[in-house]
Amino acid sequence: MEENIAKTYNPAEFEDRLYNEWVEKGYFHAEVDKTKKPFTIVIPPPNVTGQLHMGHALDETLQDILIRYKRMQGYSALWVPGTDHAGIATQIKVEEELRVKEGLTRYDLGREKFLERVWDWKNKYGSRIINQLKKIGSSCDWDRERFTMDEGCSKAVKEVFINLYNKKLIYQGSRIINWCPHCITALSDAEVEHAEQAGHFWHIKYPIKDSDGYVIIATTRPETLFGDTAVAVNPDDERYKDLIGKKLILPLVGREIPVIADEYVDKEFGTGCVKITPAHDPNDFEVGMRHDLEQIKVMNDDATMNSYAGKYEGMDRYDCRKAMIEDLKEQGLLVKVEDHSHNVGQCYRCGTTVEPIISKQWFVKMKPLAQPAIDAVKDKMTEFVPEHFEKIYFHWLENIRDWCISRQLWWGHRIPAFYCDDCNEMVVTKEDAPVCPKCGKPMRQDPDTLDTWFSSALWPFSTLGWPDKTEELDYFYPTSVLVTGYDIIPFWVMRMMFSGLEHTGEVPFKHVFIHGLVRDSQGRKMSKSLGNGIDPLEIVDRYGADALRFTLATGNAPGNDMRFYIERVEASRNFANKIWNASRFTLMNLDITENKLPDLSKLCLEDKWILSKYNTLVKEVTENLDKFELGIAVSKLYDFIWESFCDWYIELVKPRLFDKENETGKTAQYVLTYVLSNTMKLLHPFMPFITEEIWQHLPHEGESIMVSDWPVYNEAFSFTDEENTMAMIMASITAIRNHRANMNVPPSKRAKLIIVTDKVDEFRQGTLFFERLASASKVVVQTDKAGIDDNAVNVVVPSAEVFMPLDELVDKEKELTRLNAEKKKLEGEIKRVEGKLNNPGFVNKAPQKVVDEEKAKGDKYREMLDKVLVAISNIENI
RNA sequence: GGGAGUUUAGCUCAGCUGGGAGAGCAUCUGCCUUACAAGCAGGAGGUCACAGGUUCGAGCCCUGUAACUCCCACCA
Repeated sequence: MEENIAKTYNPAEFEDRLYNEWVEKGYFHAEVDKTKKPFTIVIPPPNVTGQLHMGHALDETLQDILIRYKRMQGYSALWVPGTDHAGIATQIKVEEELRVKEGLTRYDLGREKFLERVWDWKNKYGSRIINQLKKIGSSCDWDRERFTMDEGCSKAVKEVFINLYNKKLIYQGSRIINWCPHCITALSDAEVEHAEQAGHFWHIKYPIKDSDGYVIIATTRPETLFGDTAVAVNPDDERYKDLIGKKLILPLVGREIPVIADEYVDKEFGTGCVKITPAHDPNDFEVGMRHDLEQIKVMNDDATMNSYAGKYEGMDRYDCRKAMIEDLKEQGLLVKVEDHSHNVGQCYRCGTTVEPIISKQWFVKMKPLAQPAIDAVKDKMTEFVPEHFEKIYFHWLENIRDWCISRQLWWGHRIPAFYCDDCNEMVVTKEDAPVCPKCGKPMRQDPDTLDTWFSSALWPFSTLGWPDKTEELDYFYPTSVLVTGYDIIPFWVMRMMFSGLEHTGEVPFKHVFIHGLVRDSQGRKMSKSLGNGIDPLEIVDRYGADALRFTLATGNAPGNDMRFYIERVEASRNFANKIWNASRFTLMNLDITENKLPDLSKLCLEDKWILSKYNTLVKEVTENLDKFELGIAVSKLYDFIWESFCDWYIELVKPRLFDKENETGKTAQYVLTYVLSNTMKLLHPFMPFITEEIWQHLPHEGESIMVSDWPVYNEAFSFTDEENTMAMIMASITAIRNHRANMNVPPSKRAKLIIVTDKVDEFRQGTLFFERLASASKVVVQTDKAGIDDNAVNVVVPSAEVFMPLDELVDKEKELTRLNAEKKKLEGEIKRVEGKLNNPGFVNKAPQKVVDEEKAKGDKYREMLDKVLVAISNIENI
């Protein structure tokens, strides 16, 4: 065994090395193993061309913690990694590069050539994010890495599309969809972000035919006027009753449009007259259907005006707006312009204002699919952690509209629908080149691709082999837990749920573990445009992956956002350094070669104490992890390691370790080794690298901590008496230190201690501790005050009174002040306790245990108060 | 217009089924004590947003109020 490990913690020296060893040994690989229980996580696939950001780092860290924990517990723990082709995002990037470097558009290249470029891009950058995942220690099964557009996933996509089409759950229709004029594609409702924008309300006169009269229309999008095919009023609106059925002349166009009556119009809002543009507004579309109105689309795909806009043809929608408003003003048809802020939909990828527009697209009929997904969560087949995120989930599903799944993009899964240009026949088929069933001619495939989320929705089962009935699918599915941010529930979680239920008949995962967003130190979202992002890889370089992971796992409750700043990472790194040095100390003092505890009867007081504490830790950390309380688990580990193990246990056993003559030194070595190596196991899911490095240096069996057994609670380590004794001794040491610090007594000035107590045996076991940790020159434990100098300073602690003859050093006034403060504090406590005990309600209704505890406290405080009072009178009498 | 979350020490946040308010950072005092100054020892600092209620007992449960954040929503 090596003893000479580096003096300071330097993660760069071992993190990559250990990771490579783990990969080479195949520890990350999970197999179907019927002798074990499965535990499965599928990674939320990052965008193939993306770069690891802090949000990923948090997400992967949480998953890795769970998977490593379960692996150590003996599960066949599979973490399926992979990437998402990210249709829009990737296509935009490649188009951008093409434009900047070559001045070309995708149309210049043509579909085939362009797709080659995207694949090149994918091959070039696809491995980047995977390598970044490795840097933070992710123990994914790389043998099973997947891509949403690989052969298997593509097969699943096709299968699902055809299944749903045959069940009439996928249909093609002309509906109002969200159109992004920059990305030139349709978007689903979830892909539109709404933002408040300052806009205007333009009031425009629409003249009444064969009359001098007119009605006033208020609109926020005047350029859609060219597509108006009616003006609607509420049927109960007295003001306009006579107009219903009359014709209006559409300004600038001169076309006649009818006045119709429809309940949809709110009499109170605006002027009570609404222009109806069925091709450009979802409500107007509905109104148009009811009244059989013509649908006139006035824009091209890039949001320039088309020929219906007359002389404005070819202008951008906003230029047209400006120009036509000027013209209306000139013609005296513009009544007024009001400021009006309203919610405008924006493309979630490029931020361009989306245009609601009528378009022929493919849709998934959602109502029949949504219901089982709602029921499954209501029936607790799948549980959200924390639970309240169910509400978001339910809200989405209960108000869901049909899902527009076709995209006018080239990068993605091609829709398996084919058309015959001769006889207009359409077939949906698995075949790559079908012929027309009617006329036998070759068919033309639908040019559109599917929404990226259509393939992501299948991820939990497509990655395990579905639609084939693979062993993996049978064994690892349904997956155990999905870990993701709350922002992605509507995009992904919901869609995986209904897809899983529809296609596999089972929920895709049993738990959905939701985390929050990582924000900057001021609470702002980290974003490229703000430039406030912190690169996780830079953190890894400077502080190590363990420090990063620890920071992300600590002090954060499930579902809550967290702020990330460098001081927190430094604190984590300091913790790693602390572990490092405690281990270094242990190794320096080790001459044993086995990691096994001696007979329990050989253990000293402090050995039993630390084992008992450790035992409780095992129980609690395990319970916390089972409940997804990762932050609580890791903070308990922190406290145990830093306080119990380093600040107390190591200090307590130093005399034994340094005294080579003493047999108990050996025992201390065994206990140190045992507790440290097992604590490293408990910490391993959180900080895999440092724990492995240390475990390897300590006497151990087996090849790696990551395939070692998770510690279990051991009834034999439950030493309650020793814990109590140690608590008394430790409280006394703390009180003495406190007292000495108060009196400005330097540590070098040692003093005799006389401990007066009923628990003589207990306190005598602490003699060495008092000498070493409380600057005692000599320790006497006795039951009475015989031989104690009146001038001795005393410290009252529970179950004992400690006397220190320090008179020449002590300021009597200060001592009196301190004692009086102590007296006041104790009196307060006694008052509080007695208040409770004198309350019949409390005594009668509170559990007996609580009442007894209060009584015991009262006795303890009264006893201490008596001693303090005596001490005060002693000083006053001098 | 609905819905959710947050409000605890100077800062950032924990606080599990209601039973004497915690951590890290910052700060103050004293220490280079042979694992660690990325450290050790000790200290100060809180009306748990506010107002009611339930309870023997509330940071925690209920009602309401306020502020901040987020999500959803077709008022043209």
